[in-house]
Amino acid sequence: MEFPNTGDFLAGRLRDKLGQDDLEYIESLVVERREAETGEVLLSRGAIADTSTILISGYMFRTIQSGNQRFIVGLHVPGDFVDLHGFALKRLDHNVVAAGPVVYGVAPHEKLREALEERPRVARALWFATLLDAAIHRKWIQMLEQLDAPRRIAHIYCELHRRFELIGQANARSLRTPFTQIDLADMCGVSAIHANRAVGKLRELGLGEIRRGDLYTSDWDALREYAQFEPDYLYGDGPLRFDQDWL
Amino acid sequence: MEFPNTGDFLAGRLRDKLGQDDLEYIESLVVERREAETGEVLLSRGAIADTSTILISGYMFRTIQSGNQRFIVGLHVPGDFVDLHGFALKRLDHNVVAAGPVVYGVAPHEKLREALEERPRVARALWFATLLDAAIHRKWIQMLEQLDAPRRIAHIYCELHRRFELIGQANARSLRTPFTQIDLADMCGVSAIHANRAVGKLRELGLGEIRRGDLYTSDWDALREYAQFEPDYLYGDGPLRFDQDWL
DNA sequence: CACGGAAGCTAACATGCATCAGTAGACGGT
DNA sequence: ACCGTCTACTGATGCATGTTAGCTTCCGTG
Repeated sequence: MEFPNTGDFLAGRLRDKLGQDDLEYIESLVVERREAETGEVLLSRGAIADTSTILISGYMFRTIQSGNQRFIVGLHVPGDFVDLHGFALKRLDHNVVAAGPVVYGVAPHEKLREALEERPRVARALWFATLLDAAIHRKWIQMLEQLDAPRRIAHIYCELHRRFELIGQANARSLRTPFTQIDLADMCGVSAIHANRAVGKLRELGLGEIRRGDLYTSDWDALREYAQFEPDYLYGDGPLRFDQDWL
Repeated sequence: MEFPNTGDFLAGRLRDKLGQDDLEYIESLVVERREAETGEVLLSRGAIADTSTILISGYMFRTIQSGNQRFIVGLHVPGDFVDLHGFALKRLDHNVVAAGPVVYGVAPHEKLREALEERPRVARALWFATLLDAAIHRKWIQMLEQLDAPRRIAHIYCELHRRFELIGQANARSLRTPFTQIDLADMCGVSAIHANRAVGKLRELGLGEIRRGDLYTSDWDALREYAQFEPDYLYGDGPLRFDQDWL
């Protein structure tokens, strides 16, 4: 993957909604490309940043630390801005951590400020990205309220699969992740042992096989039905009101 | 309470951060005041709105319906904009429902559009409001992952108490709500029967007495400690970067 | 090749929570 | 005054999940 200005890694979820010039403009905000390893804390709770981060490849966790326990409250896939809120809020309320090896881009707030001023369509796209995060958060809340552990795990993989579809990176029979069962447990709010039981149950039901984070399945539809996965909350069908020319 | 342009009900969480002129400007966006009764659905999932709603008095739930089960994924108190996201997203991904009798204001999207164009400080304030919602969502995710039912209920009341403090409406020894135990159950992701037992446990521990939704306590600190409540995620100490003049 | 650490896995027991069944009180409508 | 409905509450039972303890498999590294 070349860098910068390749046009094929940035603004993942927004690609369909923005013109080529806007996409290139967003890419130009990224002044530096960096890499990080598993577990590396990219943004700390309480820190005050003067840059924002866009994920280029790999996964990131949003985590909240409480005592010596870690809670995963969100996931990010390539193309996501992971800390736009750090731009408008003085400090972050949570950490952002590399889940496996990652490549990411760094955009100075100074340039973002300029973008918001001069590119209303870009400004709207960035606002939309934060609203999409909120919609995903709400779905996680419902998922935690409604589903048992095996269904939570299935739902998380279904969501990721759909998000990869939306950026054209989905695979028909598998989904590769670097997640350990401990990671899955921390996303689902269950113990690691119970996460193991849940993974076993999915295997036993013939819905999917999870090995070292990688999910292999022959039937995504069955998995989606089991997890009661309804993808509308990801707004894959053109949620932006650009067509109405607001603002 | 007079209306409109009283200056004392709108933009609850933002009052300290905006100048008098901006506050009055925000109030002027509200062209109509309405009332609704318990359970009334103000905004439906899938609907396309051309107005946004600001809560003036009472409580509102954000709910997601799944089958014939209702899940509460968020709460709103007076001063909150409850559907700014409906402005940027084509359709809503959830319902907004009156929890008890409410009074609310209606702001046409057309006027909001104008506000975003001409008042960058107001635009930032509105963006901030949606980011604050997201931070609260994240805390709920953690709460559901970490706490048992009695602590979840305690946490919810602590959060509401703090949010009322931030708009100058907190009471030292009680918190009045119209919530039924069924409502509490739907917020916590437990059965109504278990919510009842959780309420009983708080009483038994001497931390608080919940009667018809109203919480009476003599010791908020003890309740906060029990719920592991840390209010920093509500950004009560001036999270906006207005002082840095960004944008 | 040996070793150690991390991840995956299993069993046994304890607790949280769901479910089913039922009672009691508050309230509105007739 | 009566009735039905909604909310609060209780007990009994079973499933979901936590906890503790150990074991195995994989993999990087000396």
